Parts: sequence; C-alpha cells; structure tokens
Amino acid sequence: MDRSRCENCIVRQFNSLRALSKEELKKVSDSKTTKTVKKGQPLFEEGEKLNGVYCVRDGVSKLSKLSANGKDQIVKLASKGEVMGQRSVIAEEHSNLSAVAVSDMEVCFIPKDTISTSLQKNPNFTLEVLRHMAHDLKEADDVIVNMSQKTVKQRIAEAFLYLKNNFGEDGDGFLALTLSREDIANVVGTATESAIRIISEFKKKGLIHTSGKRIGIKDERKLRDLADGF
Amino acid sequence: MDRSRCENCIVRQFNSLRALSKEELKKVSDSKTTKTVKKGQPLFEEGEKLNGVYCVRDGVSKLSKLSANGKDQIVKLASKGEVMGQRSVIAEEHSNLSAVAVSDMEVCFIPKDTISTSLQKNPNFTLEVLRHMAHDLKEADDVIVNMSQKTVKQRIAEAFLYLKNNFGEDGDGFLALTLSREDIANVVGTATESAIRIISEFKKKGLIHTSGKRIGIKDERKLRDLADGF
DNA sequence: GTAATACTATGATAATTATCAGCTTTTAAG
DNA sequence: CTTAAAAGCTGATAATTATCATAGTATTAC
Repeated sequence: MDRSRCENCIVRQFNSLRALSKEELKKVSDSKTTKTVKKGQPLFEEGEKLNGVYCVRDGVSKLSKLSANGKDQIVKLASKGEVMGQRSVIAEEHSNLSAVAVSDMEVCFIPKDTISTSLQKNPNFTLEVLRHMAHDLKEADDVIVNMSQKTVKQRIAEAFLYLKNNFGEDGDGFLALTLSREDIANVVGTATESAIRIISEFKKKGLIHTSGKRIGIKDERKLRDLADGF
Repeated sequence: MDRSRCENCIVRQFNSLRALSKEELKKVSDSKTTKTVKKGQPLFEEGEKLNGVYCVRDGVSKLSKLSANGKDQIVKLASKGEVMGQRSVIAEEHSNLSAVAVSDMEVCFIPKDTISTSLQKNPNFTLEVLRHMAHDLKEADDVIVNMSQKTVKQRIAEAFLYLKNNFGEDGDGFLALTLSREDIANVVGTATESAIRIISEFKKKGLIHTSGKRIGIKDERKLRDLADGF
C-alpha cells in the first residue's frame, strides 16, 4: 500500500478530509506535495498569502501572532491530523498567524484550488470543515476566558496538563512535547523569566520534575486543583 | 411590505442567511418566532441546549462565560444582523456561552431543524456560514493576543475604540452603546474597581468625557496610541 | 575542543493589578 | 416621594507580574 497517497493516509481520519469522496481524495493526492520541516523552521508567516493548506502528518507546529510589544503569542499548537491555514484559505484573507515547527515535521501541502473545488461541490465536506471550525471557535473562547481570568501560575499549570493530555509522555515520564521556556511563556502570555520562576516553584513543591528543558508531571491532581484556583 | 417576513428583513443582508434561496427563506420565515427581550434579561444560559439560533434585529447582547473565580468574561457583543448560537447548533453541543441583553432587543428565533436542513441541502449557505465563522475565529485570535499581551489600560482604550467603531455615537457625542462599569471590566477581564480607576484617569487626561455612566471619546488619536502601546 | 551563542536561572526592584473598606451617587420599588 | 438597593468612586494596602541585571549551563559552529 502506498502510504504517500491520501487515500491510505491514517492522519486523514482525524480531520475534515475524511468527508471527501474517493474521487476527490485522488485529486487531493495528485495535487499535494509533501515537505519535511526541521524544528525551528517556518511553514508560513503572518501576513503571507496562503496558496493552500498544510495537513500535518507528523510533528508539531506552533501558530503564533506577533503583538505590538514585540512578543509572540502562541495561539495554538497543531499536531498530527490537524489542518493549518484553512481559515485564511476559506476567508480568502492573508494569514493572521505564523506557523513554525516546534519539532521535526512532515506535512502535506494541498493547493487552494483543490480545497475550493471540494468546498463548492461537496456539501458534506463543507459541513465537516464547518464543524471543525465551530469546535476551534469554542476552544478559542475558552482560551480567552483563561487568559483573562486566570493568574500566570494557573495558566502554566493548565498548559502542562494540556501538553500531557494532547501530546502524552515519553518512556521516562516526561512530556512528549518539549517546549523551550520561552515558548511556554509565549503560550501563557507572560515574560520568560516569570515562567521560569513559576516552573522552579512547581518543581520545589513537587508538582513537576525536570531534566534540562524536559518537564514531567509528578502530581497531576494538585496541578489540576491549582489550575482551577483551589 | 411585511417587514416581519425574513424575505423583507434588511438585517439578513449582514449575515449568512443572505445565501438562502427564496424558498428556504420562506421556510425560515414560517418557522421563526419573534421575541422582544428587555435589557438585562437572558436569551440563553451557558450549558443550555439550544434548539435554534437567534438572529438579532435590534439591540445588543453580551455573550459571556463564567470563569472558575466567579467572574463573567464577556467574549463578544452581538448586534443587529448577527446570529447567535450557530456554533452550538452546528457542533451539536450545549452552549458554551450565556447571552444577556445589554439593551432592549428584538430577536428572531429560528429552529434548529430549519437551519440544519439548509446546511445539508444548500452548499452556498454552508460556505457562507463557514466564511463567517472563519472571520469570527480570526477575531477570537486577535482577542487572545490582546488579552495576553496588553495591559488593562491598553485593553480599556481598545474597548472604547471598538465601541465607537461598532456601535457609533449618539447625538451628544457619547458612545451609542452604554455599558455598566462592571460590563466594561468584564469585557477587558479586570476588576470593576480597576476599570473605574482607569476610566477616571482617562477623563483627567482628557481622552474621554463622561456623564453618569455614559462615556464619550474626546481624543481618539491619543486613545489609539495608548492602545497600541505608545 | 573551544569559542560563540542561545537558553536557563535567580535576585533586586519597579510597575501593574487585585482586594478590602468606606463613602457617594444613581436607580428602582413600593 | 422616599427609601432600599445597586452602581459608581476613591484610598490604602497587598499580591502579582514585569523588567533589568547578572551568572551559570547547554548547544552549536568552526
């Protein structure tokens, strides 16, 4: 079986592409190009015009936006099965976010036309994309509330739990996705030093353990309570 | 002309309902019910299962979410032409937000079935809804960045400019939409006292003028600069 | 292997923001 | 109309968070 064909790609099960017909999938597969992106390399930049979407086969990308004060706010982490750039392609606007790989990635680039055609011809596909976007919007609302109402300490606890739930742990009990301290700070929207200080504090309190930049969760229950304000 | 019919409703031009066919519009119009909602009254509550969507004909509603610490975070203000609750109906989930009128409102309730049928049968409509949601998602990203990276002072300045741009001013040079100090605080995610203090400061600096709870913008340029961090 | 560079860490201090308390003004109910 | 309740306001203080400075520790390039 040729795994480089979308028809055989497992990743597809997780995103809206699963609503495509066999015919359509073949077209997607014929028009797509596969890229590998090294950790730290950009996929696209804020303000760039996207000529297609990126489907993540492996690895993780951060989607971020530069704020007026020069800091990068990470809005979302996209991993296996997620499609990046669809918002811009659908609304026919330039991207409002930058995408940079936080681990080595393998992605498929699907040209805009292929997507647009299916959006116009296959209502099931459109509906599926719509459902996914509705879900993303709900998550965005939750992030807004967390950012506005929780303290930095709570947000960092929340972030660690999120990383564990979404990316899992490696064999040694560390979070499978290792982010730099700066990236952690940019996820929760705080100064790098503040994030580091709080990580040290969590370590002292026995909530987490660290080894270099790797972080492992030691007491999930207490972290949860902290994130919820108890 | 019977303005109570969707076919003749101007409001429709502003939202995704404009993509409906004449036939569909008639069905919508026949199945809808019109409600008036007094300022302060709820349209629906967080966690409630919505059996349809609300199309705003007049007035403004706040969409908010209760945070763990008991504060209400206002995520969006919906006014004439906007459709509320579509996210929940599309994703078939309970509402993640509460809607409460911040001014007297007139809204049309359109049952879920009517919407679902059109979503399945009319790809243009689905695509139009999708475009709107893509836009909402972009705005949500912007809010996340503002909430995470800007100071309370900047966020309040931003909020006043937003209110002016989206709801305009009355004849006396005050913002057409009057929010309580508490609502303003809940929009920017701060304590009511902090919001009041900053409003007083803006007044002293000649950026705004007030009369009771009404607020007018005096120096838009300086407010803009402040919001952008200069 | 070593120098340069980026990342992590911690202290000191300043700025921002929340909280609590008390008071005044406005609004709404009877 | 008047009285209770709600909303607005201000001060004092505490807690949180940012900033600046400095140093140790990894990483990477040559």
